[in-house]
Amino acid sequence: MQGEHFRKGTWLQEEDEQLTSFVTRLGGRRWDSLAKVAGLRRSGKSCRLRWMNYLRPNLKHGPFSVEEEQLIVQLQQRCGNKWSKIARRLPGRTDNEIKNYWRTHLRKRAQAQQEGKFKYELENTSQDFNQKRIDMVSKDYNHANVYCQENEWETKDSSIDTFPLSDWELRSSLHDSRILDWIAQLQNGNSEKEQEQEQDCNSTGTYEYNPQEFAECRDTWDYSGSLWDMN
DNA sequence: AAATCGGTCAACCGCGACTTT
DNA sequence: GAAAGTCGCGGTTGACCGATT
Repeated sequence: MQGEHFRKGTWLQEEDEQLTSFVTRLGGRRWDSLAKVAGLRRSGKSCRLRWMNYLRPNLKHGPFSVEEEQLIVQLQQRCGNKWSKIARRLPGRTDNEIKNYWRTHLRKRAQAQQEGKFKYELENTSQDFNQKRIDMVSKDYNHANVYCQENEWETKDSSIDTFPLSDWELRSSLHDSRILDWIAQLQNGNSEKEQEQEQDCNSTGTYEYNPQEFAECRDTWDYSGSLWDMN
C-alpha cells in the first residue's frame, strides 16, 4: 500500500453504504483488501474503525444509562483504562465511545469526588471508618456483579470477567488504597500496598448479595453517593 | 454580532501482539 | 524461525457546536 493517497476525515454516507455492503458480503477481515475491493479511498484501518465504532449492527448510539455509567466507573476502577475489556461488558457500546464518555463525563466527577472526600476522610480515619468504606465498596461491586448476571454476560473468564470480591479488590481504588496504605504505615511501619500489588486479581472471597440493599443502592446512585460518598 | 472558550466525539496515530507466508 | 502483513488497543487530535463574554 505504499504511496497510496487515502482519504481522511469524516465519512460520507456513500462511503458508509459502500463499506456496509462489502463487509456484509465479505466479512470483517482483511480490511486493506476489503477497502481496495470496495473502491474506497480509505485505509483498511480507517474502514475497520468506522465499521467497529459506527456501522456494525446492534450498536447503541443514544446516551448512557445510569446503570451503564455505574458499570463503567466500577470497571474503570477495577482494571484501569482497559476500554476494550470494559466495552465487552457493555453490549452495544464501543471501546472508543466508553473511553470518550469516561474522559468527558465521568473522570472529572470521579476526581472531584475523590479530592473532595480525601480531605474529609483524613480527618475521620479510624477502624470504624474503614469498615464502612469496605462495606460501601462491597455493595457497589455486588451491584456490578448482579448487573452482569442479569444480562447473562459470560462469567467463565477470570479477572474482569467475574467479580470475585477479594479483600484486595475492596480496597483497590486509588482512594481506598491511599487511605489504607497510610493507616497501615502508621500501624505497622511498612507499606501494605507492596503486598497487595503482588496478589493475584483472581483471588476469591465472596460477599452475600442482598437484593434490598442492591435496590437501594441502584435507586440512590447519583454521584453524590456511591463509592466516594460517606454520607 | 463577533470573538473566544470549553466540551464533545469521530477519527487518526503509534505501537505491540498476533497471524500468515 | 524470520519477515511481512494484519489486527486491536489506548492515547491524542481536530472539527464542530453551544455557551459565554
